[in-house]
Amino acid sequence: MSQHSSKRATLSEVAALAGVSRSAVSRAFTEGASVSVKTRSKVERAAQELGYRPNVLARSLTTRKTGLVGLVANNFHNPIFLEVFDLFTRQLQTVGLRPLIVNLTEETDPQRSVQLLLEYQVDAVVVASSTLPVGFADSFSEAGISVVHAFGRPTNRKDINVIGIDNIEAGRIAARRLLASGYNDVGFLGGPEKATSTRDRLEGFLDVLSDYPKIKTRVHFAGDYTFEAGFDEMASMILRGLSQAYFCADDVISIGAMSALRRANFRIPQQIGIIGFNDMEMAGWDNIRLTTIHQPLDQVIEESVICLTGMLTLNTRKTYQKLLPCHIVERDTLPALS
Amino acid sequence: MSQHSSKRATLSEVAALAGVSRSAVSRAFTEGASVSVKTRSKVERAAQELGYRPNVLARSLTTRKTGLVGLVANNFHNPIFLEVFDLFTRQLQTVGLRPLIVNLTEETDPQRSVQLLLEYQVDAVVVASSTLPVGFADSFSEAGISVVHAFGRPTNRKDINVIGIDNIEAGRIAARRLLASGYNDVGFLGGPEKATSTRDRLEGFLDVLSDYPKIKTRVHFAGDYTFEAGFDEMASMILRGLSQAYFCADDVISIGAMSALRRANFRIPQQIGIIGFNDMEMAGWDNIRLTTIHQPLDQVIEESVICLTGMLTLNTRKTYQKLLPCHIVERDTLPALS
DNA sequence: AAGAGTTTTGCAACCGGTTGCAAAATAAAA
DNA sequence: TTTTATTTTGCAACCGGTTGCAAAACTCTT
Repeated sequence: MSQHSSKRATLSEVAALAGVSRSAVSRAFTEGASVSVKTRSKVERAAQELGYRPNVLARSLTTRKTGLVGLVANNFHNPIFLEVFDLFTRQLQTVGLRPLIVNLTEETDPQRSVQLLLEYQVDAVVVASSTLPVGFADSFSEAGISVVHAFGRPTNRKDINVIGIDNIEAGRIAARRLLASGYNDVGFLGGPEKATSTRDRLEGFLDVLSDYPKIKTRVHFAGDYTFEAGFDEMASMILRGLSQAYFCADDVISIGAMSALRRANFRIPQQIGIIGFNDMEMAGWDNIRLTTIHQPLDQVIEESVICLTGMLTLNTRKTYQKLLPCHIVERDTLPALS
Repeated sequence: MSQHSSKRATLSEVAALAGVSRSAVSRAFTEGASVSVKTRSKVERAAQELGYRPNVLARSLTTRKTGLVGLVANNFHNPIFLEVFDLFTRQLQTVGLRPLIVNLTEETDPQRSVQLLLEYQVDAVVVASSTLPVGFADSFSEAGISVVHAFGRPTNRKDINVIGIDNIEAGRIAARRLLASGYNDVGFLGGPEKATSTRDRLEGFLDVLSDYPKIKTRVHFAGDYTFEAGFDEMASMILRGLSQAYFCADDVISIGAMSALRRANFRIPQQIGIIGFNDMEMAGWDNIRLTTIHQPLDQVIEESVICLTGMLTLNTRKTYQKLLPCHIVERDTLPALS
């Protein structure tokens, strides 16, 4: 019968009650330590009685493993990120790690957040974002924390793990898809011009189109990965003349842009074709049905966590970078291919 | 010049380099401790030199304050929750607390998560959900952790803080709004039948309508707070006959339901009126424009954090419960009031 | 310059655990 | 049964900090 006193029971108290040494109790709670079944059961009985749970933080002092993992992100406004969060927290907790969240806002000083995670002795950090300033993830590594940059762009620093998606190839896929529909005037509608994700997708997009000089290509950027930014940018594009189809570098932007188009009485996909990026849950909703490029979120995250646990268990500093492929999900915002 | 050795510098090392005692270093890093300016600067110089940052976890051992706050939630699929997350993490970090996330899934044992947070010595727990089994938050309190239940329902346990919204009154507001539009056949489309939020909203809704026996009232439940659940339930309702307007107890359900209605060629709001709940960001998007009941997320969260810090600084166990009022946001899914 | 009052300092014990090592207990071999 | 090999145990030191307390070092008076 566990007893709920207001003070937490400690190792020593359990030891006293069980009539064994403190080390014995410690070992009883350590996987694979040398304890006889007899003492173990004595200890377990006493622990049960006192409602004892070991203090992970105290333990971390000697083991130098806290089980804490910094999860730093800045995209708390894109619905896709809820999925990212869900997956990351789940995955981490199944391998016994606890995510310590850092919400990077404009006010928070990036350097301060590095220090913060240092102070909390996190075992590692995962940076989940494709819109952070280049080199942001580096500062963690420089401070001596293992880091995996999920959704990041490959870098030539070899102390940083990158598990991302192949944005460049995804841009190519989008371009080829538009070509397949026979368009000869297409546009790119990106997110923030400085975001690596937008830049890479654009690069791939243009890469393919550069082989088709007869096809007119325009490039635009929405200021943000948001509905309003997509809406506003498309609204202004409508006034200045439209292409036949657009590759929008984000689903939310796509939805904003489509909203502006419908507002101006354009029919999708009959008059204007749209292909998005991300394949967030909402894209499949019956009232949206956005044709888009699917990003293998779960794979990226699973791989990131595998990478993480690898580093932690082997305690190696050996890193790797891996880009996963994306694929098109056909829905209703581009004409069906015959 | 801070030096980045692979090993983290410790208090003793700083003390040695600065030529002072360990206590001196400790005090130099403690707000309001007794240190002369001379030693403080010696210490700071040395700390700088070694890139020293105090180990919060070690400190917590004696101070009994970790700065960690458990943030437990289970609604990682409702877009509204991204906003909740954003606000909570921001608010917590501005008051110097770190959110330790627990994603309650079907697989995770609730009791295990309580233990987990105990092991990590969290200063407090905030439970952010309105769909958890009644009494879930209690187990934290029973384990001796201060708890505030954000978005919770008032309880007669007086050891639990509840900062929520007045769901019952919100239900009344919705009912009155539908009455004001002159409907005489209205419906309620809830989320999970057991979720307290759904039950309370229904209670208020029926409370008002019970005064109008001539008005026909139907009650339905979608199994989940999801698009599909809303879509499916509405689809089946369409077959069995519709009311003139519905109060959907969640925006996502509303959107799913509207999608089904449009699919069946009903015009909103001309033929069927819809009022939602939450006022999530997306509800205001130009392609949705859902008339809905706004939930003061930021207030709930701000108040929750205030409540939290109050308990932590005063170290009091005195709790309170507070329900904040909701209000209608008129958009385009109900006929405008004259 | 000595005494009283105030600040600053270091010592040592403690927070709640872990762990190397040698002694004690047990099991296996002779 | 004694000897030897193996497992289990407790001691004590340590992880990286904090803090009560008394001594040391300053002020300020007189």
